[in-house]
Amino acid sequence: MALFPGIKALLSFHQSLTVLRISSLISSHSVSQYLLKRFYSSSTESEQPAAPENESLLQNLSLMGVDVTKARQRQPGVLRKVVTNEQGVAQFLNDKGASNKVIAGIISRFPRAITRSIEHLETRWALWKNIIQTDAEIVSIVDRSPEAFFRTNDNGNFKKNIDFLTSLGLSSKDLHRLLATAPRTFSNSVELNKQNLEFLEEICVEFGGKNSENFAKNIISRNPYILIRSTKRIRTNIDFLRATLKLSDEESLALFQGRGAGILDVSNECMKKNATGLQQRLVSLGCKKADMKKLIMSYPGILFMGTDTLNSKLDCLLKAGITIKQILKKPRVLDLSVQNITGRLKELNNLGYDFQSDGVTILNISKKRYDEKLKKLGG
DNA sequence: GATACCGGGTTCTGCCATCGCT
DNA sequence: AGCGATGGCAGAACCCGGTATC
Repeated sequence: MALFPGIKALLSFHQSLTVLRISSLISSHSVSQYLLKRFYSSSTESEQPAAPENESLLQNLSLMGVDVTKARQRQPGVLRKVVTNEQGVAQFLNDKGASNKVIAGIISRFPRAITRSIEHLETRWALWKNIIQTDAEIVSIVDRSPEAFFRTNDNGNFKKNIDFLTSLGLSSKDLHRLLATAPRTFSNSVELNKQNLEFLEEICVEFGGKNSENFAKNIISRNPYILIRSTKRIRTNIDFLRATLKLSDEESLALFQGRGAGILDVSNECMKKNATGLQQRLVSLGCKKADMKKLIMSYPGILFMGTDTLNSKLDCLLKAGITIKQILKKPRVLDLSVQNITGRLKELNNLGYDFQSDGVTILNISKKRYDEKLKKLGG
């Protein structure tokens, strides 16, 4: 145990049990059940108290830098377990390049990680490696989301998910993006993923679409979060958008599998709040309902934006003499952060840039292109 | 060569409720 | 009763550059 050399003595009890478990082919579960029963043999079945926390485990975790309070809050049962594998898990992650701090953070946030066996971890890591090539990237994902990696013990299900998603015609690049950004997708039961996919295909059929497989694939590929959202949430958003924008079937199909795919998983209240805020502001600026529809169809991401952020951006632009008509025509000027809009408006104003004659697209070109452009303008 | 259009990259967990099992 | 497994929820932008088009 090179990882935490100062705590060897504390580990002897755990290690001996680990050895017992491995060498005698007794499952950790049966070992702990046996020990618990022996420990409480004096108390009657009916008034058996909750098992006390495992003191040596607590000390062990503390020495590893684990936030025990947090761990207790998350999964109290783990701290009561007699047999755990914190050293094995730590060593495993350390071998993969995780720092002690990262490991402590992982266990603090998802204590059940220490109940996983090395065999399980090796298999799971190999499965992840099918999709993500470097250990370093996997470590960074596990660090970001310990739960996604450790929540289930079912490697078979993970494998089924890979097969399932591949069978949809998703590319290895798509799979990488799914696992890197929405790793929970692979912890979903494959049945749930199948149901979610069927739901997307049914939406397509409902709106008269012909190629429902492609429709679903497009959505997943454009919105990696889609499979970890409830169908209820997506359904509510679809109904809301159709009703609010009075979308035809054809428009619905185009929007949902196109630019609008990214906003289908926005939380329902958020979508409503943002849409309402947008509508109110547009009305106050003298816009018509058709303007709002056109705006959302060409730039659905605007519904991702909180009302305060949206209004701040509009305020900046309008104050600089840009008209709402110009913004509706080039909505992606709203892509910029408020800070970036403010900065560019100031610089351009100093140079006497005229947005009426010269247009507004200069605002949302990339920083590199903008700097080049500014140089040419004499800035 | 400059601009317009557009898609893509990044990102999103941490908590709670429920269920079935033991 | 307590546990592990699983499903569901809230919250909410910004930036870059390839390529078509003028």
